[in-house]
Amino acid sequence: MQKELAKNYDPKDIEDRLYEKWIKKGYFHAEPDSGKKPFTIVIPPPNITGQLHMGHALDNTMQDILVRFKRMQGYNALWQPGTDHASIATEAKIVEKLKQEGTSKEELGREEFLKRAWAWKEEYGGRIVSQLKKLGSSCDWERERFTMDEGCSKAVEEVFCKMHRKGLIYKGSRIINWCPVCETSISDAEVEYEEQAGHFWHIKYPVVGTDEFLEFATTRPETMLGDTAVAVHPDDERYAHLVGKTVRVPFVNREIPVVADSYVEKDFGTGVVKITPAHDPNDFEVGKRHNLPEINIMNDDATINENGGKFAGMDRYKVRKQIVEELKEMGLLVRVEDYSHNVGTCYRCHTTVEPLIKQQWFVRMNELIKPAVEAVKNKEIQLIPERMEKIYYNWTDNIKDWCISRQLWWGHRIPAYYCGDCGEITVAKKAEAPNVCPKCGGVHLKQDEDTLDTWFSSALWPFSTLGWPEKTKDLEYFYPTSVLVTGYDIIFFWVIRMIFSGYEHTGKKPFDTVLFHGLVRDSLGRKMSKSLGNGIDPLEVIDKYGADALRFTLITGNAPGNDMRFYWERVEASRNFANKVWNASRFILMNMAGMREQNLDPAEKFVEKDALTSADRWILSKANKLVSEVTDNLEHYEMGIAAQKIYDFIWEEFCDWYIEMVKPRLYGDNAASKKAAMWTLRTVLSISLRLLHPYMPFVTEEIFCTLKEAEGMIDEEQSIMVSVWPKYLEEGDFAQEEEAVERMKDAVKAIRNVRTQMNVPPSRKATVYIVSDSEKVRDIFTAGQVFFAPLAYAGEVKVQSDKTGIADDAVSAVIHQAAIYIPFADLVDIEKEIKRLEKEKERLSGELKRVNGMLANPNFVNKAPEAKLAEEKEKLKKYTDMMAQVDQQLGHLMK
RNA sequence: GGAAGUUUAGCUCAGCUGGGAGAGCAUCUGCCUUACAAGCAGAGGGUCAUAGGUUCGAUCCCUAUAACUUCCACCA
Repeated sequence: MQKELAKNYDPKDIEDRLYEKWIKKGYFHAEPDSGKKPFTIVIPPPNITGQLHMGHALDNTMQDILVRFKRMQGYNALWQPGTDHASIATEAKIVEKLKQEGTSKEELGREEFLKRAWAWKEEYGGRIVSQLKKLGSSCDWERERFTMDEGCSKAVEEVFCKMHRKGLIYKGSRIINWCPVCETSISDAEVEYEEQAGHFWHIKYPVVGTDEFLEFATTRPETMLGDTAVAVHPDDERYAHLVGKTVRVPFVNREIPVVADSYVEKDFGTGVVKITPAHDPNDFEVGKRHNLPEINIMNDDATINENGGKFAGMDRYKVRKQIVEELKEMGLLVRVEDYSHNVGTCYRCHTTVEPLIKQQWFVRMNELIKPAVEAVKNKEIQLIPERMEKIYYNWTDNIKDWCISRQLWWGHRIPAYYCGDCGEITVAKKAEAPNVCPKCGGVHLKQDEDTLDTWFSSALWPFSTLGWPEKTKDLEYFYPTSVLVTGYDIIFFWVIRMIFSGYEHTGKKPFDTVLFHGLVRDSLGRKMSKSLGNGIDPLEVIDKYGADALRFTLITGNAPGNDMRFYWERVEASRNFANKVWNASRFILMNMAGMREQNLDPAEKFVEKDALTSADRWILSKANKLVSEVTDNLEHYEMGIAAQKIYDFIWEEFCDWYIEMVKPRLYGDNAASKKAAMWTLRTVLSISLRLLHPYMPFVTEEIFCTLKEAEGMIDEEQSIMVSVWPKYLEEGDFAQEEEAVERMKDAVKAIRNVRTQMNVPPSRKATVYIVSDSEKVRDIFTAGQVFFAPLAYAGEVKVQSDKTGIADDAVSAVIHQAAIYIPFADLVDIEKEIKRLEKEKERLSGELKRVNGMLANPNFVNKAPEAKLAEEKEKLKKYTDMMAQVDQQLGHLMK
């Protein structure tokens, strides 16, 4: 029995079933195969703590489109999936959970904590994966990886040890960003600046041995507890006599020197800066230059430590308040000013970070970054859109060493061992971890407590997932990868670090192209966020409208790299499109009944070409062009443009025009003509489905398989996923037929327009006269009568070379090289008709004015390309001709 | 302070290398025409932010200005 399709497309019946089938058939799986060209994408690994959000949906839809397209093109396409351990985010979640349970990570101990973390990973790591599957992502799940699995861990160890050996990783005491809530250091990239309303406290310190004071301003008065100098500019005459003297810091009662340093700007504030080397990056530098002591006044939780004297143990903000109070009483507070300034916060918890001096591990960047800059400069790696290059260089030009150690437990533990006897640090892989100190032979060795920045392992992702550091076949075949698809928001965290890591460790670039997309915002243009509660769950969209509709929505109407807004209306429009495709297919299937024995396939081998009508050739030619354009667009990553073209072709050309043109033949009894029409319908549908498949994998697969079945070509292996991408055929271009049908379409539109304006109901058929002195034009209309008549609501179509037999007051319309007359004068409102014709005349004279203007301009005639000139001359002829027709008609009516 | 992006129909946005302004939604009119009312047919609606410049010709290229958005830096 032939399968019937339901009247409306319902994704719910279909999506899970098809996805399961694809998995079962192994269509997503790729193995190295020297007979095929590889195409590789590595997924930006989502966090195991994460839930699928719109950003993921967009990112993964783009990747899936590219992978499916390339797979159909015959590439050996690998989409390498996996997840990220997301050290800081995951650890925070577990800590929070422990707190709810009334315990803490300290109470649990490292080992037990890690057990809990792995359990968490098992529980939630799978969640995001199953959500990606809902979207239709054709990842090779057999290769799923995790940034902390054995292979990735090996890669991390290898890289750390190698870079340490080369001096590219070092341990040092430097000023770093400290998050007092996460209680870990974070890198510069992980600090987000937020505008905050604060104050400028103007304070003065007494100069020792004089009755003078030095006044300065600060936004963080509590840091005065760690002040070890006051600085002025060397050329500042106001303070020259004080340089070398000392001032006294209240509370801690410390005498600190007045130093001269050109870092101070004379014209800003009072020209005096308090120097706190342990709590400010700039002051740190000044401190180094003047050999100032570094006094750390803060504990890890941002309470003041014993160096803060009586403030020890108090929170930083309480201290701030109290210090201000007491300074006021002491008469040392000059004034308070409102001041709005940017404050660095932790990108995870948004707590204000404290700059602190700590022993940390760093990656030395200045040499490492060079090949990464070169690669983009000489286009070895292409960034799309190109403007991202500037953002890229902005970072690389101001690169600072990368702080990679984190005071966390969840992550790659730093492979460094400390000798308890002599303090020697040994860096070694786990398997080669020393039992005795190589320097002093001591046996009291202890591994570094810290773990590595999450991004340290993600930086290796394009090659660690393919087996590096082993020299695997996968690595040899699939690496470098082809495209990286990601949001511009992680260019610094991830993209740059992958590029320099690729060059440093594999000697090759990690990918050829980076395709950036923007953010998906809400309908008011705001970022979707948990705190605003304005996020839209992609799964809810899929549940309501289907994955295909969501995918199509995310990909259309948006230029590369630009942000987009999410509208339910757009999802609905996409769903309607899926339904349109569904119904067109249903129509074709219904008419195929009883034609099973006829060999309609394969598409390219239709032998009875003579049976094809101009309409058939017109749509075939259009489809052929579409294939060429869409392929070209996709190869240039112009997915939105390609999608729009497919949409327009299917809806307008195929459904609204071709299917309507073909109906009379399907219902008629000319078997050959019917077969040609069926063949064309079937062929164009097949091409359309395949072009659309990367965007809408589910609905296209369902139809494709039903179609095959209807044709009696039931095959277990049948799937649109593994069908071939349509190819442009030179012999498939039918320029003449295209022109002919476009001319008839113009005529139909003109007639419909006239009829609507005169309120003629469709049920009233009229005789339509086509008058043209061109034999070619007459032939076109004669040949096309079968479909022309019903589309134009014509009872009869008469094609002739003059106006014989046409009433003078017949209503007319004009197209290129022909006039159309409809003699239903008795229905016509003459006044209206004159108005309509006058409007038409106005339009034509506008066109004529433009063309004449151009042709009368000697500069244009002399300088414009010949083709353009010929084009304009042709238009002049056309419009003049049409104008004459309209004038003639007006003349009749005015009588 | 530095840089980038945006500004096109009532709304949201396309418009790829300069050569007669497009889509979806919304609005108006008429249609349950045997694939689809999640549909069909028609219509209205835009000095393409502003001012200059280059060009035979500019929504597109150049310069300046304005508004909005974002990224980077961070003067205590």
